[in-house]
Amino acid sequence: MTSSIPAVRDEASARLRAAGLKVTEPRLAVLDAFTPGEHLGADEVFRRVSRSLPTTSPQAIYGVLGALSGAGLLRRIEPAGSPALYESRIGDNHHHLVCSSCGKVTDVDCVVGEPPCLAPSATNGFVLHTAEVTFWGLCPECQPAG
Amino acid sequence: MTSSIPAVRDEASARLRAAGLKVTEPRLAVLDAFTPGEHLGADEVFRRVSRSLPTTSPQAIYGVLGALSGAGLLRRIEPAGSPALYESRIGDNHHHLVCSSCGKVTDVDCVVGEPPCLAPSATNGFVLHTAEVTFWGLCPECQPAG
DNA sequence: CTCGGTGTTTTGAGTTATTCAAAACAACTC
DNA sequence: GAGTTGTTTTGAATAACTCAAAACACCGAG
Repeated sequence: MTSSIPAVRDEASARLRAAGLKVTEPRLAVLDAFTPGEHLGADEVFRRVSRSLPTTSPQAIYGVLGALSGAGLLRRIEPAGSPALYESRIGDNHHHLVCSSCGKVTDVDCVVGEPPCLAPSATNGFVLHTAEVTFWGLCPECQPAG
Repeated sequence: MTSSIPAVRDEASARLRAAGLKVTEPRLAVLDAFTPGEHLGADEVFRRVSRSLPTTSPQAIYGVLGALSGAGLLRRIEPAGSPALYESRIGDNHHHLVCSSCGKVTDVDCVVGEPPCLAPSATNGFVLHTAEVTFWGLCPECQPAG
């Protein structure tokens, strides 16, 4: 019952409506499944949503996640070798740190200095809209193991 | 027969040996399939290798690509929404520009200024080894269409 | 408050990219 | 030239999605 108090549901409903999406139980439940800083795969979202909405199907989760990330209410990332992950931190174009051993993902704010990573040395005629930065390394837990 | 002249095969053999890998026809054929600047998926590599080595199986291609990228003779990238791609440009940690419409990939040298993207604002206890930058945009061909 | 249209979700099946395992085979070593 | 070990073949299985049709529910109009 962490965040199922009416206020957050109302707020979530308003955000869905503002995005032009209908307000439905599965969508509210998916939004509710995310805690700040978490990066969840479709399977984990399904698991969590199932607790409050046992009749939900995995396909519904895929649909909801697609709709929410399409509407900008969720951000989708896809680190190499991992299934797609979703997070609730949106709006800023923050970066990610991924553990190459266990796959753990954490957020990092934009790199030092300006947002330099938005300017490649040559655009080859492309019109850019996003720069995505992923840092790879070993998380504290995986460091002893190498 | 573009690059099947003995010299390049000898060079490729030497690189395989230096990496501690046995020299085999499928491996030479895979290395030979890459032209500088190309980013090929396993299916395309299989198609090309099949021309000179018709008995090769797709699974062999997966095995070879895994061995070669593991040994650092090929670099593997995995843009979101795309199957894994491989390229022969290695050693420098260059970046990529991906067309969000057609998926076309081109190389870009490191961003303006220093290699700033190697320093996130906080490492959260991670020990970093790579920074991966992907720029998303529309390639010249896809720009009219939006 | 009820009805209807349209957007969602369910149900069920199919696809793509990839991995696993065992047996046949081929490089390199001695 | 024979053996050992790493590769490739053959065959099957898996994970993560996507597609399509039918059942359903949200919400604006009346």
